[in-house]
Order: sequence, then structure tokens, then C-alpha cells
Amino acid sequence: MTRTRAEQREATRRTLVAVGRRLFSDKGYAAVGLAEIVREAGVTKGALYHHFDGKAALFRAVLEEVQQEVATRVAAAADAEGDPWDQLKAGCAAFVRAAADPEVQRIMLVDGPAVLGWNEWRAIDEAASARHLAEALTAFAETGTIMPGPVAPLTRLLSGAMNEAVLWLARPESGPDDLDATLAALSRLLEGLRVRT
Amino acid sequence: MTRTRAEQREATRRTLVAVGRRLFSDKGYAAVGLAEIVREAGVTKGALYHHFDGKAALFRAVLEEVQQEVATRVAAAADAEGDPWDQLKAGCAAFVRAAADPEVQRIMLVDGPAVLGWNEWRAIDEAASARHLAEALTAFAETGTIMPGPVAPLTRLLSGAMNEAVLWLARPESGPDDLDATLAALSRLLEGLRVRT
DNA sequence: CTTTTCGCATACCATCGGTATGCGAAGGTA
DNA sequence: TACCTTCGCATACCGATGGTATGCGAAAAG
Repeated sequence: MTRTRAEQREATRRTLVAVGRRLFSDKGYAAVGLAEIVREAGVTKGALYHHFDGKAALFRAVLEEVQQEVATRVAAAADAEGDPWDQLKAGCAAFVRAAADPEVQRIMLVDGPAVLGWNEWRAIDEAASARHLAEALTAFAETGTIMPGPVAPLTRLLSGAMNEAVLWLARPESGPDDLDATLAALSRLLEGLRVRT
Repeated sequence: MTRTRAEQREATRRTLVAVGRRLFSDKGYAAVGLAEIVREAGVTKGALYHHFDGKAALFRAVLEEVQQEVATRVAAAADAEGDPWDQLKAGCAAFVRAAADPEVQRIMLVDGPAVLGWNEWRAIDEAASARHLAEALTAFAETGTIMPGPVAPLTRLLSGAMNEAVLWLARPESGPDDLDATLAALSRLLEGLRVRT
């Protein structure tokens, strides 16, 4: 079995990202050594530094992959709804459920901002998820469904609310009721934004 | 000037916390070495490890100090208001302003969860700030000012919303208008929770 | 068949957080 | 005052870590 160089290159890179994702989510960024990553990936540090600029760059690749997956799930849930407001609520609920995956949490919400810096983290989050939220809110502001005004701050408020809620749901003593209560509270928060008819 | 041992001990400890706070907020937890901390504090690693269990323990002491200061400012702003609902809004606004301090942000909102783990971070946050928010919301739920239901999820949603908003306000291209817009959006979010009369 | 490219391994280094031990002055006791 | 104990901190040292410089061998190019 001889592989072309392009195939081999891609395979090695994907393995590194996959191994990094698993280790980063299990133990946290700081507790994972490059030696451990390359050992489990069956390569050496030379391979890692050939593909990435360093440990943080590998983490960035992992984070982008995670963000993409979450965004895909959110978009799918939103598209399943017809009414725009239902799309918003479904998308938010889907985000909470998707980010409930413990493999996602630590990477996307805890280590992400600390490792890459909040601004770079936000840029990735914006490109993947928050952009859709901002677009939806913009549309609602234009149609008068919610009160007019700048949507960027509101987007961040809601995004932050969901991020924190997801982490709260992941605490050890959390039960299934908490998910329902959180989704209900989030729904109330969103409904509160609608102009009163 | 001969100092008692208790005085000397406290002085060294406070210096370490103060230096750690400045360096952690300037460069971030991971980019600060113990050698740099003890050098600027005028002591050695022996002193640091005599007072703290390690780098993370020093960071924890710094975080607790920062949290206490923010909580004090929030409580003062809330107490200045008479009406309970005004107290809530004033407290939230004061939190956003207090956490706008760049020295506070990185420690309290970015590195805090990553270094100590989210659960431990939340425990500190809960003891200092989030508890007051939860108590206020509980009172409003009992008096019927807001809709009944579990307040814990709502507390986390609002807390997370404010945390993220503060970080958004600290981004490089942020202007003074953004603070007003954020406070306005936050106010709308809170008002939306009130039962409609 | 020769040459170049390049994906990756090997060997090495500076620095890091952490630990074990020693010392000297403050505090207690007579 | 003389002695002993306590303890706050310094010194010296260690393994492990992220990062780099260089070498090699097979695939691609000619």
C-alpha cells in the first residue's frame, strides 16, 4: 500500500487533529503534552511541527473543527423550522444541546478563550455560530419583531448566556431537569425581547 | 525597622498577590513564569511556595481578591438604589462597568475558568457575585415581578450574558457607544423578564 | 537514472513548575 | 543574657515541557 504524498499528508494531519481533540477535551489543554499527542498519533514532534506552528496552532485547528460541527447542527435544527422566530428558538436550543457534549465544552468554551485569546476566539465563534445569531436578530429588528437598536451587543449577550448555561449544565450534580429548566428560561429570555402586541 | 514575623509574612504574601495580579492581567496566566513573579516581588521561589501550593494557588488568591473588589462595587451600586428592581439594574450595570477594567477581565473571565476549572471558578463567582443575583431573582420570582420557576438557570444565563458582554466591550475596536448600547440591551433583556401588567 | 522535493524522524536545547534542604533571625524560656 | 525552638525564606537542584535545527529516505519531477 503506497500512498501519494498528498494522501499521507492529509492522513497525518487529520490524525493529529483527532488525537489532539480527544486529549484536549479529556484532560484540558495545559495538561496535555506534545509528547503524549505524537505518541498516540503514532508520529513524532517533527510531524506535528511540520503541520502546525506549535501546540496552540494544533489547538486552533481542533477548535475550528469543533465549532464547525456545532454550527452545522445548529443550522440543521434551525432549517427544520418554518417560522423565523421558531428558527431562532430551535437554533438556540440546538446550540445548548450540541454544546452539552463534554468533548465540545472544554475546548470551545473553557480553554478556547484562554489559549487563543478572547479576540481570536471570538473571531472563530463569530465565523461559525454567532454570525447566524446576529443575522437572525438583524432581521427581527428590521421587521419590528424585536425592538430596534444595535444587534451586536444583544448578540453577545445571548451568545454569552448560552455559553455559560451550557457549562452550568455540565456541572457534576446537574440533572436532566436542569436542561429543561435552562431551555425554558432561555425561551423566556428570548420571548421577553419580542415587542408586545 | 524590625518587623514582627506576622507582619513580614503578611507583607510578603500581599506583595506576591499584587505582583501576580499585575502580571497575570498583563500577560495572561500561561505567559507568566514563577521566576518573573518572584523577581518583581523581590523574593525567591522558596517564599512563593511557602505561602502558596503552587502557581495555580497563587492565581486563585489573585482571583478571589479581584472577585471581592468587583462584588463590593456591585453591592455598593445596588445599595444606592431604593426600589428592588432598580437595585437589580444598577447592580448589573455596575458589574459591567467594574469588569470593564482590563486588569479584571483576563483574570476573572478568561484565565479563571481555564486555570482552576469551570466548577471551581463558578464556586468563587457564586460566593462573590452570582449569589446576589440569584437572591434578587428569587425575591422577584416570589413577589411575582418575574415569572415563577427555577432561578438558578436564569441566574447563569444572565451572569454569562454579562460576562461575555464585558469581554466584547474590551475588544480593541470597541468605542464608548458600545458600552451604552450594551447597557441598553441588557436593560431590555431584564425588562423582558418582568411580567406584563 | 538523476535530481529535487518534502514529509517526517532524530537529537538537542532553554525554560518551566516543582522539591529538598539549609540558614538566619524572630520569638519563647530560664 | 544565653539558649533553644520556630519559621519565613533563600539556595540548589531536578524532571518534564514546548520548541528548534538538522538529517534521512521515499515520492515526485526531469
